[in-house]
Amino acid sequence: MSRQKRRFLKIGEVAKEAGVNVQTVRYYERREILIPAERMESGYRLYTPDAVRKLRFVKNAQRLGFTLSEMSALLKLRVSNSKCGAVLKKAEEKLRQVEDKIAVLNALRRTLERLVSDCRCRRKTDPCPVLRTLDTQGKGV
Amino acid sequence: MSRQKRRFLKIGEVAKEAGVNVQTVRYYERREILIPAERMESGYRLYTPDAVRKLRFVKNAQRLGFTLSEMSALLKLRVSNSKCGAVLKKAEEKLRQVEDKIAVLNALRRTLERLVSDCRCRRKTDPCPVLRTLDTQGKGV
DNA sequence: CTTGACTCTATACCTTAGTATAGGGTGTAT
DNA sequence: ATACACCCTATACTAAGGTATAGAGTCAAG
Repeated sequence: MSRQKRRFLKIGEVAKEAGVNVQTVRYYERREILIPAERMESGYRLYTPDAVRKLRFVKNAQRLGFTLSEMSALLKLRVSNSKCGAVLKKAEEKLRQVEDKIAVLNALRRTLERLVSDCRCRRKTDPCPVLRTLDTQGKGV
Repeated sequence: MSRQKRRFLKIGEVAKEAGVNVQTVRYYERREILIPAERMESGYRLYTPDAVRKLRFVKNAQRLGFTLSEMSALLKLRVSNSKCGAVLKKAEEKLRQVEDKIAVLNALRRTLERLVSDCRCRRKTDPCPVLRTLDTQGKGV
């Protein structure tokens, strides 16, 4: 490889760095989530190093239950040369969603903490409270 | 309907209350996530009101990125008459996952907050910082 | 005792988010 | 100049989480 335009990465390099596989990167291109900065004459995709960070971002967001569509919706605002106002609105909406998710997770965390400590303190003969709760409850979540 | 054993709900009632559809409830039964308390002689499923809360729990957990398999794994510990220790371990593991998710979401929230306020304060001629960031960044998330 | 809304099982289909494979072209170190 | 790892497109397949449909039985109000 020695020296092409060394600011660019080929698809395999990007994929490896981000810990995803090559087909996934191409799939994201179809989904309009990650478009290569350039192509070589041969058609090889070329990416800036930012692509790696973006891939990691996508993976993080997915683990939290965001879909690819949600991500591409946000990202596509850019090409539709929309006013900043529309973008701001989207960002605020997303912020509210994030806050909701945090609230639900905090409730879940408290439930789990309570369960764990109940479980530790109970008398040997009682039924496991974790199981009892999971089996019948879920409201606390 | 007047009066059967009125502590039970039929599948349609459970589904409606929980805001899911009837096939989904049956699907969860196949996945061993929600087993009806009884069956009528005709085969009709009968559920206690807890079923509704459990369904809502499942839907909440899904929105946060938990899978049905994770839920049924926890739930199934009960039938394998395992010791409480194993259950406790699972609960603690789940708790750590939840804490991780919260941390990531908090980072995302801070990023979004910063973006929104940058967007509000910028001079009219600057490019929208939300878009710039989304396009190139993601690390902060 | 009929009728209409509901239930049953079984099977087929759908979407999302990938992963795999076939058949062929490319780039570069040696 | 050639080998070999890499890239291309296109298409097919997978798994999870449902949703829809067909064909038949059931419940209960009128």
